[in-house]
Amino acid sequence: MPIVRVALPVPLPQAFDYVAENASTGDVGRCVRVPFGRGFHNGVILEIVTEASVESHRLRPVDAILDDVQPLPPDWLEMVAFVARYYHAPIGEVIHLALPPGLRRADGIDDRDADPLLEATGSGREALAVGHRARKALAAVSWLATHGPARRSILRAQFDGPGPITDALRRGWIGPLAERDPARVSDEREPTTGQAAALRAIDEGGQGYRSWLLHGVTGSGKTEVYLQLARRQLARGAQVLFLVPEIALTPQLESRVRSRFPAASVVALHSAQSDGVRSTGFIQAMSGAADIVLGTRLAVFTPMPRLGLILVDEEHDPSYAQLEGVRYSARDLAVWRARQRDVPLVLGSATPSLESWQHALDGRYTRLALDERALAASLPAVRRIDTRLDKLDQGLSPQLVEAIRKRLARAEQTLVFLNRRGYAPVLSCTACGWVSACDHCSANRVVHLAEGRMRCHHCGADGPIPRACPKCGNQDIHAFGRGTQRIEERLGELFPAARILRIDRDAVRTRPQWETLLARIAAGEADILVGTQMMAKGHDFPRLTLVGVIGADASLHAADFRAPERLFQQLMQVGGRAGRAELPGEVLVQTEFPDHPLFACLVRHDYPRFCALALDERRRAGFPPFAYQAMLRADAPTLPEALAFLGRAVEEAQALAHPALQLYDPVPMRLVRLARRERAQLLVESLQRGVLQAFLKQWVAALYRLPASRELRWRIDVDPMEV
DNA sequence: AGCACGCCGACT
DNA sequence: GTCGGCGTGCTC
Repeated sequence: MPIVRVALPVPLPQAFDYVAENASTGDVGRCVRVPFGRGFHNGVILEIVTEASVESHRLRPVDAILDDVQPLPPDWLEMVAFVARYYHAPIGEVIHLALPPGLRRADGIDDRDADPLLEATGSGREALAVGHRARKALAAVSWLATHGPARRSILRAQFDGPGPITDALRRGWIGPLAERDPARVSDEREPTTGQAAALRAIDEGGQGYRSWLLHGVTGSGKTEVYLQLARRQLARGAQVLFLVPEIALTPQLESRVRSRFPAASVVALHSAQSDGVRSTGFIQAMSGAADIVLGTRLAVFTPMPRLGLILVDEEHDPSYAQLEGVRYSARDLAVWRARQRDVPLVLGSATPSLESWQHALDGRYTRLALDERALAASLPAVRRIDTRLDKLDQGLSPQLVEAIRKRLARAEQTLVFLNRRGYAPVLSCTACGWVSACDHCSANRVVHLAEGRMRCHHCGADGPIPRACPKCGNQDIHAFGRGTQRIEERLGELFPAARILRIDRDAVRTRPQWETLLARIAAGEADILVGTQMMAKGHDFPRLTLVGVIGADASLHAADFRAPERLFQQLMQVGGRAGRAELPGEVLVQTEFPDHPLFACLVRHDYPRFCALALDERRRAGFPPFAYQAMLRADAPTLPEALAFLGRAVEEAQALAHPALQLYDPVPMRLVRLARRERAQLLVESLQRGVLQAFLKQWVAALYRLPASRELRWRIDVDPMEV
């Protein structure tokens, strides 16, 4: 009787064996329904084994092998196994993460194209020639005959609903595209010399594995390079995986890809989609029907049999790292996958991560600079405002206020950039010293004057703003510090005639809201924008000529060693919003540390220099990318419980000690208390990845055996992004 | 994670 | 006498 090894969505490190009467090796990768404990679970068959991992009398039979969907391919299972191994996560949890929910349920998802490409048929063309009386169906045929194939959804939108399209389909005037030419492009631009050079280099690199770091400032046309590379792959019948950060998957990029390749099947995968759509996209990619998969970090798990190229846009973006559940970096996995499938990979960014930069220096990646002379002229002038000399008045320096005034006079836009939402970060009593601490977290609740609420930005707890001090009854309570709302208010006082728009997660909750707001800004319906890092990401505002940066100093001396890198990236991105060739831009940074080397590099737009300095610091401090790290994090109702667990973990670790392994003391996390739980962490580090990985494997096995209270939860974070 | 089993307090 | 608290142990 064959035995199948099944991964189940349970937080246990092992897979489970079942007997399956008529299972064969062809069922590897198939979803199965199996009895588990008292109920049932759906899982994935990882392999057929001859010997079970438990005594054979304990094996139970599988309930059903779900064969309405083709099995997941071996390379996909290999990737999932790698993720479980490298990130030390239970295989079942990884599968749970990688499979769309609809597929996990496997309840009758079919792989028909929900939105087929239609073209005018022969009889449709005849009907046109005959000259029937005008009707909408015929208009659609005529449109298709002139413009070439289009998707049903597009046609429906264009010709007043499904009626005319159904009519034309019934008459046989239009039909599904007989022969697909996914590489057919519309409006492909002539590449600039820089783009052409990059394309040539990548072409010459061949079809095998190779990692390219495409380094080009905002507006240098990285997207055009991606699209032309994609076209080459489509032409040879290959699929393209195109990863984008969370926020960047705006309809702009999606529609640009779709309109560039009107005959290609483009599947977009992102978190806002329904289960059904996600599953359909996943299956289309797996069956090979999809030509391009465009998606956020989760899309790295899409099975693609004809994969020919992987693109990672804005590769430095923190949203490629998943911070909850199974911790993984989609960027790093993309590299692994390109190597596994032996296909080229392009990592693009104006401000590459220091990890990638170092890889380029090492020669593991090949850096391609997309520096356009024409663009260099339009880079904004960056100036520092020394706030020790130019004293701040309610957060704004006179110089910045004056610069805004000039922009208003010239009918140009200003962006005031500040990474702090709300009105003020804390409310405090001047008499007794009470502060608006969150009951559930070791953080202060933030004043949101616009909504009249106090809100914790970590756990989301909120309540009304007290009128008097809750502790001593004193009426004299004050909001300290400044957030976007307060800056917005102050700017309103300074410039009563200006139209001010605040853009942060409070003002923009949904994608439609975001789109409307972008449209309003583009239409010039705002004079001053006050925004958080949301504003830093890829949108062009033609009238924006001034960016004022407030509160940057906080990141300069932050405890997190990656803070300066992120600050530089953000400032460079946000600065890229300012100015055009014909309308020069200016960036004003308010700081108490104008002599900081970070700002010196920023003023010269010298990212390579910043990288050199930052990497040198990292090397001397023994930080990544010159060391490999893993973090064991534990949380429990009280800190002593969490620390006690880590204490036991240290004992286990000492038994496995290795000279090349550095074990740090357990420490409370910076934000100790979060949502009524208290947290601590323990860092392990090595200069050799192999040593760290070998240690983690044994350590994690020991940790699973440790007796621990129900209330205690722990997790390993390999290559942690937050230290 | 679920969901059992398993022993000690306040209730029909 | 039982209903039910959540402590610990297992799931192929």
